[in-house]
Amino acid sequence: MYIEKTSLSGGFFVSKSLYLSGMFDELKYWYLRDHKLFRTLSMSQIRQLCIITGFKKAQKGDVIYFGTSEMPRIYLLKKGSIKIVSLDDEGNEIVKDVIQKGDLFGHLELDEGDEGNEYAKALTPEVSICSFLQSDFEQLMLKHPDLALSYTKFVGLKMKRLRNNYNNLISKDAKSRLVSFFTEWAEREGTEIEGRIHFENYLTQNDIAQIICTSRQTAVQLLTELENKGLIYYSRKEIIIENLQKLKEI
Amino acid sequence: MYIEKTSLSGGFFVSKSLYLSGMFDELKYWYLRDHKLFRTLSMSQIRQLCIITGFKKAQKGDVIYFGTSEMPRIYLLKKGSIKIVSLDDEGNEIVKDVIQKGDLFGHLELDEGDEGNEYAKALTPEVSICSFLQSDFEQLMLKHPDLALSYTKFVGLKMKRLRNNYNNLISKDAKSRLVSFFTEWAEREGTEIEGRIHFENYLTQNDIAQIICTSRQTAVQLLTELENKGLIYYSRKEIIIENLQKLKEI
DNA sequence: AGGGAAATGTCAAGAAGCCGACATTCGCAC
DNA sequence: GTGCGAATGTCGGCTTCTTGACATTTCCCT
Repeated sequence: MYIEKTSLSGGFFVSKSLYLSGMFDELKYWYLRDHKLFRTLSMSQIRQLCIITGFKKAQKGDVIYFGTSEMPRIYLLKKGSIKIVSLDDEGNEIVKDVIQKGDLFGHLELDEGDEGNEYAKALTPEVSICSFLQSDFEQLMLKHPDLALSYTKFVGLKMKRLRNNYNNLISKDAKSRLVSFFTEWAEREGTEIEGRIHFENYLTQNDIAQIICTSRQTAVQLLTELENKGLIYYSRKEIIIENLQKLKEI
Repeated sequence: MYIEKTSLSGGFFVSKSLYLSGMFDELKYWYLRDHKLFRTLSMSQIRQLCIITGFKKAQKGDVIYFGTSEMPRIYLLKKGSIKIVSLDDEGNEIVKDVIQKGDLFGHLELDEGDEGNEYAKALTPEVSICSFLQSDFEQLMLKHPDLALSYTKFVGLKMKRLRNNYNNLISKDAKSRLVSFFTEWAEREGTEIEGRIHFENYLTQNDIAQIICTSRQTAVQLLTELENKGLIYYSRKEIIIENLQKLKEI
C-alpha cells in the first residue's frame, strides 16, 4: 500500500492517511502496535505517543544522529538493520551494537547520561525508524503499569544478552565467538535451503571483527579457515552455513 | 539497638518488635525503606513485601544458595559484601559479580531463566541479606508505576556498569583494568588518611584476577609492579593507594 | 602449638592474537 | 570505461597473556 507523505514541522514525515482514514491506518503506519511491548495499550495511548513521534527513512551508509543535545529519545527500528558506533581517540568507528528490525534502541536505560559521540548508521539499503521522547514514554509508563513491567523485562533481556557476550569474551577464544555469532545470526535471519542456511551479509569484515572483539586480520583468518573446511561460504553479499551441526561442534 | 528475634515457619527470623512497637521498628529492621528504590512506597506497601520476606545472616565463606529450584527471588544486601559465583566444567569458582552493601541482586531481570549453578558467598565477616519473591515484587510494581519506573532505571544503571566493564575488557589491557578497578574500589569504600586512601581487602588475588579478567599470575605481577613503583600498598587485609593521581595517570 | 589447606609469590615456555605492511579486488562515481 | 577509495586477503614479527610448575607464607582448626 502506498502512503502519500506530507512534510510537517520538525522535518519528519507523517502519513497523510492519518487525517483521512482514521486510527487503523495510523497504527499500521507507526508500527508501534506491532511491537509486543505496546500490545496492551489502547489506541488512544498509542496515539499519545505517536503525536510526538518522529519518523525517519535512511539509505545504506546514512548516519542517524541520536546522541546529540536534543531531548533523549527511544527509537524503534521498523525496517532494515543499523549499527550503533562511537569514535575512538583516533577517530575510528567502534561498533557498539547492531540493531535488527523490530528492536528498540537509544536511551533505553531512561537515564540522563549522554552517550556523547554515538550515532547510528544504516547497514541495509532501506531503513525506517520511528522514535518518541523518553519523557513521554515515562509518562505513559506511569499510567500503564503493565507497560512498565513489560519494559523492565525487556531491558532485563537486553542485559542478559550483554552478559552473555561478556561471558563469551572471557571464556571463549575468537573462533568460538565467531561461530556463535554466525549461528545466532543464522537463527535470527537465515532461511534454510536444502540443508544449508542462507542469510544476507550486510556487515563488513571489520564490523564482524569488532562484534566478536578481535582484529580484522584474525577474523579474516578464521573466516578462510572455516571456508576451507567447507563449513561456511562467505562473500560480501551473502553468507551460507553449509553444515550447521559441524559448525557448532567446533 | 538490640532486637530479639523469633523463629517463624520457613526458617527465617523476624523482629519480635514487629508485633510490639509498630511499623517504625519493622521498617528499620527490614531496611527496605532505606533503599532509594522503595522511598516512594507507603508503609503498608512495604509491609506487603515484608510479609513474605526472608532474612538471613551469614559469616565469611558461607554459601548462600539462590539459583535453586525455589521461586525466583530478589535479594537486598543489607550489610557486608558478597560475591556471586558459578562453577565451570572443572568445578572451579568463576566470579560473576561482587555485591556491595545496599545493592540488589538475584533475579533482577524478572525473567524465568535459571542461573542454574550460581550461588553467593560471603566475603566479609558478617553479612545480612533480606529477600522477597520476584512475583510479589511484580505485583507491587503493577500497583506502583513509579516504583516500576525507578526499578527500570536501576536495572539500566546496572546494565551501564556492565557495558563499561565490557568496553574496558575490549579496549584496555590488564594493567589499566586493574588500576580502574582499584580506583573505583577506593572511591566506593576508601577513606582518606593523610593523602592516602585506605580500604579493607576482602578479596583474594584470585578474585581480583577474575574481576579484571586475567590470570592470577598476571594479577600478582601487576600488583607487585604497582607496589614497587610506590603507587599502592597491598596486603591480605588492606589496600592503600599511596598516590591516586599517579595511579590514574598510568 | 602444630599441621594442613588455602593463599601468595616467582619463573619460564608457549600460545593467541595484535599490528604494520603490502597486494589484490570490488564497487561506485565521474 | 576509468579511476579512486574502500574492502578484502596474506604474511610475519612482536607483545601480551596464559599455563603449569614450584616454593613460600599465612591462616585456621583442633
